[in-house]
Amino acid sequence: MTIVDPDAPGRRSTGFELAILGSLAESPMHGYELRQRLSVSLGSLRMFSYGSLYPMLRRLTGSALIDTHAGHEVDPAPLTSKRSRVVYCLTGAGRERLSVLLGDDGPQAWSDEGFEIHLAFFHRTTAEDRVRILEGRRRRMEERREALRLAMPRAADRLDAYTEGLRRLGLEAAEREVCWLTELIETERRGASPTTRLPDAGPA
Amino acid sequence: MTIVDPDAPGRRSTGFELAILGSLAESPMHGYELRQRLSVSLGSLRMFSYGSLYPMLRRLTGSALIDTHAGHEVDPAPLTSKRSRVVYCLTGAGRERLSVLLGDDGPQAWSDEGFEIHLAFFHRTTAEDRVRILEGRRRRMEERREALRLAMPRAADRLDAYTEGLRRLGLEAAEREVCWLTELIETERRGASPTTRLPDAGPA
DNA sequence: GTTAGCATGTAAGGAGTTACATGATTTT
DNA sequence: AAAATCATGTAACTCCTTACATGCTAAC
Repeated sequence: MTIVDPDAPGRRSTGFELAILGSLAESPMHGYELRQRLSVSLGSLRMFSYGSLYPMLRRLTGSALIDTHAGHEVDPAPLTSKRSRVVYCLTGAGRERLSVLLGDDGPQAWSDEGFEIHLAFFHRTTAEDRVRILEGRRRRMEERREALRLAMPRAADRLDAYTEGLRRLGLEAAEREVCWLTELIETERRGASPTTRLPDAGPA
Repeated sequence: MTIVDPDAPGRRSTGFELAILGSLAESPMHGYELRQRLSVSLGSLRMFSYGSLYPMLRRLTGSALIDTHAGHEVDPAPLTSKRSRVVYCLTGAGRERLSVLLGDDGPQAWSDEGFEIHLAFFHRTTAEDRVRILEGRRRRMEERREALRLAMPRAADRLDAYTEGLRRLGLEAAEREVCWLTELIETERRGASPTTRLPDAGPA
């Protein structure tokens, strides 16, 4: 008597898969390097440990989404040793999977972390996909904003200046992000140019 | 051959324990109600499922930090039924544990979620504890701010206006929070009055 | 009298971490 | 040649969620 719902994906996507496939799409890499790149491109948030990474690489290899080859052409360094530098690269199936993940909006793409990962690989997406994901994220942020606006005055006490301050910070952050997203969506819709810039890129 | 380091706490605190003990300090409650309250007081972030809550209540009962009693005096509703409404309340040991957790700064209290939980029960702390925790959070936020300021210009391309925008939002949020924390700390230090208000509570 | 919501739980497992184990290469 | 860092991996454990199971109580 299996419990798992047939609809439910066996694996809750957390963007980790997207991050790996997206990185490997830029260029083949070995695990160690992959992790270092991710820790940069996924800025601060979400550090994946090796204990997470290597099993994931195995799983992806098992699904034939990535391929492990001995590292010819990629690295001129001596790698004719017994053990070292397993270089992974995307397979055709991996590329397909990546484009599905890139275009796949859904709750996971709107979450704080998932959205950041999606954004990091936006340059590989179509304008339509970008607009769809940006709109989804905006909806999510609008909900958060409304929830914070309506947040209870907390049972007749003004003792909670502490919580109130945090609420205000969160509210302002949500408002700012909604504005930013709206600008991005507008820009994306006007000039469908894939290389869009923020409007206020002043002398800064 | 156990691997666990003797120093390491058996259980990584996630603030969940603090949230439960803190809530029960306000008044005894049964599990269902507790969860509803938490979903409000921990505003939006962090929803704990029942599958998490009840085992935790058992653990806390096992540690004698909370006590399960049959619900006299608390609830005039008919509860002389076979099964229903297990009311939990803090024991003496639980109160002690709570005050330890409240004053306990450390990485867990500076994280986004942990800090929010701590803040929600700040009215139960001393001014010194508050200052200590606020300073810890500020340090954490200053680090985040600096990391975002120095974030790489991304390998000679301005393709990533997307990521750049998000970076700017994060940076601004960190700056704002540092300012807010600084004000809070100042206020806390001047008038040691437990009821501190934000300075700019204008006509909004 | 049956649906909806209150209330309490358990089993299975997903997602990730830390600590451990090992070996290769580069630096000092 | 010792120390640091690169590189790959595994085992055990934490912490939480989902889905399941059960029963009581109020509303329609």
